[in-house]
Order: sequence, then structure tokens, then C-alpha cells
Amino acid sequence: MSSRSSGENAREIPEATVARLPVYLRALTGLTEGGIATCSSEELAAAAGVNSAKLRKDLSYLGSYGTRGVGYDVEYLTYQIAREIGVTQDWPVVIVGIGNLGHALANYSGFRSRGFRVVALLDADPARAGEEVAGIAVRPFDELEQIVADHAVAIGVIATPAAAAQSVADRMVASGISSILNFAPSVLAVPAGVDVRKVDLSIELQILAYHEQRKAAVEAVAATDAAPLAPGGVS
Amino acid sequence: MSSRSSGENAREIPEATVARLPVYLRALTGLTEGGIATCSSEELAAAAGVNSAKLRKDLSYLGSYGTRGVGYDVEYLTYQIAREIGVTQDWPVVIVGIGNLGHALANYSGFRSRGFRVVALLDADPARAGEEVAGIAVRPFDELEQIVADHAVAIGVIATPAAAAQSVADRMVASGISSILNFAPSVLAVPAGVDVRKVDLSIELQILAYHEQRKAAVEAVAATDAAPLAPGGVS
DNA sequence: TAGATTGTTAATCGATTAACAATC
DNA sequence: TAGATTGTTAATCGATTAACAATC
Repeated sequence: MSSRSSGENAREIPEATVARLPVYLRALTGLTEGGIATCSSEELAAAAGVNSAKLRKDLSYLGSYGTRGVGYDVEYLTYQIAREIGVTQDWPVVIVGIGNLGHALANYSGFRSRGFRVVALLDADPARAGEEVAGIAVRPFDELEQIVADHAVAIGVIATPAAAAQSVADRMVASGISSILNFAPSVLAVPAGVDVRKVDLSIELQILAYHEQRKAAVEAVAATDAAPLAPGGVS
Repeated sequence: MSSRSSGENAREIPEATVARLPVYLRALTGLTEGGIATCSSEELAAAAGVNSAKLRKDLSYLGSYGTRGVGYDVEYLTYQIAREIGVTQDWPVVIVGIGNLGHALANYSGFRSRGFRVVALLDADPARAGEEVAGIAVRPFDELEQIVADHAVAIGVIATPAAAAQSVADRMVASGISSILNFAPSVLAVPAGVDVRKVDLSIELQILAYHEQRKAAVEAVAATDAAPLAPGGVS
């Protein structure tokens, strides 16, 4: 996109592929734990829950790390994907908002195992400061700038109520954080160059509810159709 | 897809649109709280964080609920979207696995406000039974079938460790649950007709890490290009 | 009527998938 | 060599977007 010569960073990996790479990484970890040293695209795809054509296409954006007629070396492919995602590095992270969800996040083992290191837990309530969660001291939100500078934090997690989320994001951005994972149910406005990803538990449930409702509707129609004459109602 | 005549349920709403409807619903709630009774697609799109063409296209799958030259009635549109998603109904939900995350989910207020009612908290550890979380008693996992039957539960939430997730899912499906929200980091195998959505905190962070790494790489290239002068104040 | 804004069209873009040539 | 499996091509499908006619 930039006018810069496209040597080095030419390999533009599609977003949909980027989102699946961590899934492949997890599937590979599972294979390793099962003592499997080599796998075919078919096997890895099954473990990851995608079809094999998609898997091969995705991997082709990274390079050619398989062997035709043989498959992929699990350890080698694991390393290549981890490197591509960037989880071979250490990523210092701060979590802001130590309510129920903040607690759960601080205790979440899946972070540490992937290079994410929680360097600080921050809460706006001064009464919380001094508490310890998952072996990490809770500190006042005002120390954000200092902590980000000290630990070169690039990623922040927001687990505050919706009302506080935007101002927390503003402070994060001002302090130098450029990637935010937002659990608060609010749309964040951030400058270009800052990435925000949003996890919204209620939205996921609503998507399920929509499909659930549809299943029920289809069953109702089927029952009606099965009736002797069925006044065949179009809406 | 079925051979059934396509009257009633003809309005196939694209998945991408379904995933955004809850976002619009939340934005509309925000407008209502701000005392706004009417909005244009431009305003609602801004509140939801999408562009207005996409919003209008999405809404067009539901019907024509706006007025040309005027915009949308906030209350009316809210109702229509809520009805389409299905959150005007009551959705009984069970949560299995009452660790840190299960606690957070049980306490999450966003569920109740959208028609989701947590009817039971289940944990495999018998020692947990009798505990109370968010005013709901924790019960033994073995009571699952009974509870699903008693409350006509269609949606289950899995917040167990990865190792337990598949067997919990199997039991859920056997007991009649047909939609599962899975927080455990594992790929679930379920029969056709059962919907699974997955929320994986570590995967979200890894996607951020990938982009973060890329930003750093671009800055490094820029700094190199600029080398002779200015060791480069990139933001 | 003149101005505003929706709902829809059509073009574009990106993602998925099946099929298969390349090659171990 | 024969069998297996990758990496890539090309067709298809679905999602996004700009533009604008319809219409309040």
C-alpha cells in the first residue's frame, strides 16, 4: 500500500488467514503433546477444525514449510507460525479494570504460555491498590504511563465498565500503547495506527440466539407442512 | 438449502450481517439513553463503528424500517432488530465450569439485560456444590440433564479447562442443548444442527501481536530508509 | 417544491474451495 | 518407479462499498 519498495514486507497475509494462524498453532501444540512428529494437511486441518484446502492456502502465505508426499514437520511448522505471529517474542501487557473479568484474565494461563506477560494490573479504585491477584499487585490507574514506559508495553487490555473504557483507551494511547483488547461493551475511538479488537460476550450469545430462533422456526414450519392439509401460510 | 418452498423464511440474512445486528442494538440503546428519538443511518453507523452504506445494506435484509428524508425511529428500529435476533424472548442458559471465568460470566450483567437468564451454574467438583455465585447456587454437573429438561435450556456456556470441554459438550448435546458458547481453548466436535461459537482470549491477543509486530517492522524499515539523517522520531 | 436520506443496484474486493500439476 | 501429498491455480461465492434513483 505504501510507496515503499516491496521487498522485505511484501508478504501481505490476509486478515482471515492471520485470525486462523493461532488456531493452527494450538492444534500443532496438541499434536506435539500427543507425540506426533509429522502430519499431513488433512490431519492438521482436522485438529484445527477447518478444511485442508484452506489450511494449505493459509500456510502458503507464510512460505513452503511442508514436503510433498510427506507432510509437515510439527516442530518446524510450529516454530514458523509462532515466528510469523510474533509469539516467539515477549509481549508485556497491562490489564486495566480488576473486576470479575479482570481477575479471570489475570489468572488466565493461556496468556503466559504464548509470550504474553502481565506486567501490571491497574484499577481506578484506590481501595484496590495493594491487593494481589494471581501473584501480581494491583496498582492505581495513574501509574499507567510510568509502567508503560518502564516495561515498553505495547498491548493493553480493557476490562472496565463501558463508561470508563474510552477514557482508559485515550490514556493508553497517549502513553504509547498501540494495540488494545477491549472487553468493555463500547465502541472505542482511537487514532489511525492503533489496533483495537473487541470481545463481547453478550454479542456472541446473541448470535447463537439468532440461529437458535431460526432452528425453532424451521422446525415449526416442518411440523406445519407435515400436517394433513397445512394452510400453507406465507408471511 | 432445503427443498422447502421459500416463502416464510426466505429472508436469508448473511452471517456477517447477523454478527453486526447486536452491535446496532447496543448503539441504539446508547442513543435511547442519550434521549435521541430519531437518527439517520450516518449517525447510527458512527455510533456502531461501521460505515453507513454497510449499515443500510444490513438493515435492508430485515425490511424497510426507515423513512426516506428523515431517518429511523430509534425505538421502533430497536424493537425490530431485537425481534429479528430473538432477544425479545427469554433464553435460559446454563454455565458449566465455575472457575475464574465462570465466576465472571455468572456476574456479567450484559446477559440478563438481553434476555439471557442463567438458570444454573454447574461444576464437576462436588466440593463446589452448595457455593453461591451471583446469587445462583452451584450444582453438581450430573444434574445437567434434569436442569436442561426442567428449564428448556437451549444454550450452554462452557468455561471449563480444555481437557473437559469435549465431554461437557457431548453431555450438553445429548441433553438437548443445540447452541454452545465455548470459552475453553479446544475445538469441539458436535453433530450437524448444533451451533458452536468460540471465544478464545489468547487468540485475540495473538492477532494483536501479529499486527503489533508488523508495525514495529515497518517502523524499522522506515528508520533504515531515513538513516543518514534523523535516527527517526517515529511516534 | 427543495432538501434530505433511505433502500437498492452494480461494481469491486476478498475469502473459500475444488482440482491438479509439481514433486517428494 | 508408484503412491502420497503439497503448493498453486482458477472458479465460485460472499461481503463491502460507492453511487443514485426513489421518495419522504
